[in-house]
Amino acid sequence: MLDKTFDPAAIEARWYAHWEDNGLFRPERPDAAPFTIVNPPPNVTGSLHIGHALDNTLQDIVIRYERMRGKDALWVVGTDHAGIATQMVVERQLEERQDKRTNYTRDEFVDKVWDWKHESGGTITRQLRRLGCSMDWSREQFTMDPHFTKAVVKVFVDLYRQGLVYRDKRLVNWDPKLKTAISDLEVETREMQGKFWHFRYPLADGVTLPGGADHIVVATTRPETMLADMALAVHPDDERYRAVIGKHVKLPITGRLIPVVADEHADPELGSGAVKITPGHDFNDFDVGKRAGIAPADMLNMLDAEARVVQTSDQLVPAELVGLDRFEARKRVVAMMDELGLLGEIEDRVIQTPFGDRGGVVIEPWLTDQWYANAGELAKAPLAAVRDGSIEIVPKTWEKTFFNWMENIQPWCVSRQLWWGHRIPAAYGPSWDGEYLWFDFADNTQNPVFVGEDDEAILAQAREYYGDRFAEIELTEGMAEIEKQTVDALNNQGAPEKIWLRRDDSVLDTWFSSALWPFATLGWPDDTALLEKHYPNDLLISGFDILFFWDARMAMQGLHFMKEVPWKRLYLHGLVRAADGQKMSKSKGNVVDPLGLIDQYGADALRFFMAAMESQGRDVKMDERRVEGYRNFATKLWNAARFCQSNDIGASSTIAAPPATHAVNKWIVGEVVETLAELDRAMADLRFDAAANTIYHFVWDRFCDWYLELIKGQVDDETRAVAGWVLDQILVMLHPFMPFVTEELWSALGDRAGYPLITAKWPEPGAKVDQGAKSQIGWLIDAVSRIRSTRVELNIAPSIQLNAWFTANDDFGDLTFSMVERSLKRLARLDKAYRPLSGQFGRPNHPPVPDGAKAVFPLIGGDIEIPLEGVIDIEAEKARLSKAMQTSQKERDSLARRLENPRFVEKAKPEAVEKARADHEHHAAEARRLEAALARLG
RNA sequence: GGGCGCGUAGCUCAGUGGUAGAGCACACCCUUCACACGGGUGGGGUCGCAAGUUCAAUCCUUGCCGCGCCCA
Repeated sequence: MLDKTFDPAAIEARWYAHWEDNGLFRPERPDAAPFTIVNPPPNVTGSLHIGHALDNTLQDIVIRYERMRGKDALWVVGTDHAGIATQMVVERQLEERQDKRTNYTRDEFVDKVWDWKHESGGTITRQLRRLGCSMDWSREQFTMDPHFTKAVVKVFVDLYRQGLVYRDKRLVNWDPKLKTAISDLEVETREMQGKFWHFRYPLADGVTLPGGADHIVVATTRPETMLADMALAVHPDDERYRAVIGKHVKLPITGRLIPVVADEHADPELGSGAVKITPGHDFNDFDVGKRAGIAPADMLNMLDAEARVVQTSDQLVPAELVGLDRFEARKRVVAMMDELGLLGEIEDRVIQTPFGDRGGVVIEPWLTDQWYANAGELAKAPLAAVRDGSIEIVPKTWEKTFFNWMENIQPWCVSRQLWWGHRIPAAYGPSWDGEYLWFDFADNTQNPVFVGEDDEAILAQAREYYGDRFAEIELTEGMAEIEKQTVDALNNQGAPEKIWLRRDDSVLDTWFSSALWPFATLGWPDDTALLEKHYPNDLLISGFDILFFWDARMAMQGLHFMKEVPWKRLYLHGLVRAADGQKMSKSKGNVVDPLGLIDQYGADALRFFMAAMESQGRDVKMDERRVEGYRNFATKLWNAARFCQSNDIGASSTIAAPPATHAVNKWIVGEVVETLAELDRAMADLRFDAAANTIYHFVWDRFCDWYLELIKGQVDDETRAVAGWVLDQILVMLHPFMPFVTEELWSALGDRAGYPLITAKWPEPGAKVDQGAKSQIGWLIDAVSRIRSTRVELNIAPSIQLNAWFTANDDFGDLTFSMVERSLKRLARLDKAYRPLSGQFGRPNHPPVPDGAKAVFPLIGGDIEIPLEGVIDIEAEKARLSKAMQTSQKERDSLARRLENPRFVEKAKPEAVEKARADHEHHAAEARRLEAALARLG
């Protein structure tokens, strides 16, 4: 016997272990059609947050559904090494011990990260289990697994050879805290309160402007960058400055002589119309500088990797400024300009300021050598795939966003100056022209680079370049050997016997590797059996926040390397927000812990909440009360099962619906058929909310509130069989949403030896909706509801049993009167239920309706009449009838007006006119009967 | 500035070219033999505002107001 109360915690751990230990997440189904989902790999050392809970719940619902539908359902699971995030965590740990990364060699540090991975890497995967997620743990993946690394390296090398990955010297988004380049997607622009400083730059050589001024005013939000100014730009058509184009200004503080150049970037409407140009530290200025003929390698740099001022190559930065942090330097530069009398107006201004999304500090555009992927080229195939429907984006509204981004995509900086990650398989050596050997220390892009899958391949490339002249070529870290070799080469006026190649010390962007997730997890490039069956994946479910970061890049790499889309459908869901609609964040302290919710309400309730709230295209606002409501739902089902159990209703023995003769049984079978169809439709459309609501309402409103009530006290063999079957269908249909409680009830209700619910068959009722039974039970429900409603409105105490007379009614059909009588009496609290008329089903021994005051209410085809004598308040009944009558009259009149409008009758669809006529008839008849009843009461 | 989305009952949200629904909350009643994490009944909305299209608009079009997100 089931316990009186449902305790989620007690059953969750037990069932999860049972499923996992018995390999039920991926049963052997070699001949079944595949269905494949890969999970968005969470950060290996992370922990489960509410967004993961939503994302993984949706995936689990789909995978359990497809598994029950007999597919070879594979849910690939794994974690991401998350380069920056993980390295940050380990560095922070070192800091707590007054230690730091650079106290160790690269290999030592990476070992420490692995230690941390082994220590905390299981946290999130354990938490996914608590949520009930049925992934294939037997093939758990990690983006730094050897086979995965192999795939990443192959992709990099292949793209390099195809010219789709290349090195470039240009400005990147540099994070001075993490000391690495990041991609433009990892930059968050925020509005900051800042200032707009106006400076006077003196014209050199006694030149003046037409008005006589001996200087040009420029304004800047980043005054410190003037230390690396290389030009001053004015618009070519700007009359104020036309005369001085080609002349020079003498930059204050450094004394650098810089030209006035004409460039359309300068907006005559903005400020003075003249702008300072710092090509080494501003994206716009970089372009202006290039247009003015400054090569990237010649652009002045005034900051080091931590954004402290360094001496520029022309040695003009005053010594007192060197070494200052960029923000201190800003203050100093402004003060110096003030002292020089060259500081003008200072405006307050809101400044769009770039921040690193990980490090949280202001990003510096910085001139470095980095690796870039030609995203524009790689984006072509995904664009075509979405356009021609090979990839379906759900909801469709995201297509535009996808197109917009993909069509305007910029080169993707894929190198990161980190130690934790996939190291870029490249090495640099000195140039060799057959006679001289030299290494360009200033511009590494000038040195030959060798790229290969492994050291051997890299060395082979090098050997091809250097020829037979050198006895040995060897790879090294750092610059020491390179420097020594260069000095030796100079001293020897030729070349040494041995060539040193310096390994690239960057790693690849984490997303570069996770982009391979849909196929590298399946064994690419080696193992092809799984790959052939499960690629393309059927579906990807991800938050829209990683559409560009991850989804789009999977599409690029998948199409490029597999020549097929990574998944047929891409489902994007929103964010889970706090109850007040704010984004959850640790700093705001409004984070809801999904595990806390599981502890409190059970995993099933949390899952159901997630599904029910997931309507396409909207964020999910956290509402704990709703989670509680779904916990109550689980309890309701539990108690319904207890009721069944106590009536010897148990596991069904057939997939198909048992034969039924009673209307109530025929009816509930039909309800199952309809519910199933609705549920399947919702799942096909990925309408998780509709699917959840469908099963919810069937269980509560149909099965519990009506079916179980109707069969109470009348449970015969047929009913037992039907009820047991219906309950089983409920457990199956609900299982994807609430796996724990359903599995528990499934096993509690009968001996299911070797046939757990998780791998049970999806319903196949093999039955149709019985329209007769449907209208009979519909009539019954209507009758009971009306009597109940009347009782309350007439203030009849629940303890009072009434007598009621039912007039003849075609819709009774073959609904047996004994069923009606018993059910009606029980549910409407009637002492006697009579059918006084001598119609086909009338019973001669039933008395006629007594004379005198009675409550009357119309039902389809006939009335229910309840004598009032002694039981009710006549005035209350008059009020009730009057109200009902007015409602009917209002409906009747409204429909009449519509029907009197000739244009409606002429132009509206015939069905609409027909329906209006029928509704009008119905309401008119009802109004007539209510009017008559009211008249009888006096 | 460009793009997308939202504004429906007190709250959280569905929905449809033919005058609106759910859950929770609220009110009243009920120790009815599965369930008070329950049962029954009910109140509550000019579907953001305005104009247009239509026989008919909460649903389509346009504008406006308010809110959110993304991109520049």
